[in-house]
Amino acid sequence: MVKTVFNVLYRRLLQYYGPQGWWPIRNKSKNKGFDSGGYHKGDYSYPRTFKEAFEIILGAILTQNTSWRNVCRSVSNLNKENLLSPESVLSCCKETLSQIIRSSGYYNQKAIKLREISKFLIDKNYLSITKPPTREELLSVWGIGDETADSILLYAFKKHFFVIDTYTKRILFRLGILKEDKKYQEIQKLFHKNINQDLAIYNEFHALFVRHSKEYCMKKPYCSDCFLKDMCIYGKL
DNA sequence: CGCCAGGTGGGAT
DNA sequence: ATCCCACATGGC
Repeated sequence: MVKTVFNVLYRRLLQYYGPQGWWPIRNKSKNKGFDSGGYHKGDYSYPRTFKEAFEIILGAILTQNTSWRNVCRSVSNLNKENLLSPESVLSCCKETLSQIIRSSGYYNQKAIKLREISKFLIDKNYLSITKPPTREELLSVWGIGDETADSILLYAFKKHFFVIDTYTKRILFRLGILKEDKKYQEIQKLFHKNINQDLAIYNEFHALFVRHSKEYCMKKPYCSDCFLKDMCIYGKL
């Protein structure tokens, strides 16, 4: 039963790694770089102001196919330049914006994406954490795909959308739960049907997949030391 | 040096 | 629908 496997998997990941404290956000008090924990502790780092939600939205776009480390600099730069609001992003010239987010890669495309989401939020008047856009509306914005939309809905607006990324697919495939060619919506449905409708679990489970993909289940995995090898079929073929 | 990183959109088939 | 590619920096 998939439900049982998910339950066991979640518990074991959480026990091994502990809470990941997503979404990571600038640590104001320390004023240096990023800190995955320590921000809104016990509240899974959910934003309390629209500015914080917008920071998450920007980060979700900037981290597309890009390491989080590279995104941190960009978001810090955006903060330094007072660009953590849709209005200020739009008022910034495109070339300047590109350079500010340079470290995230794809900076020309991403500068456009940041402007597009900013324009969307202003046009539709989605400028409060209690007034989220729909998934369909987000997907209609140029530069927002399935994963980014769900990241925004879950981590910025506390809506129940499970985030599927390449890591999630890879781990589930290696565990023998999924076939390789499953599509985003199908995988998401699998989670929605088989785990509790609990924000903390949606939040944490995805973050734990990312963590596990970095520690053990990378492209070239360290199966021999992996604490999940007893329930995994990968490498035993 | 090569490979990878919390994807997406566009164009050809 | 599905495959293929451009997009680009920084760490290891």
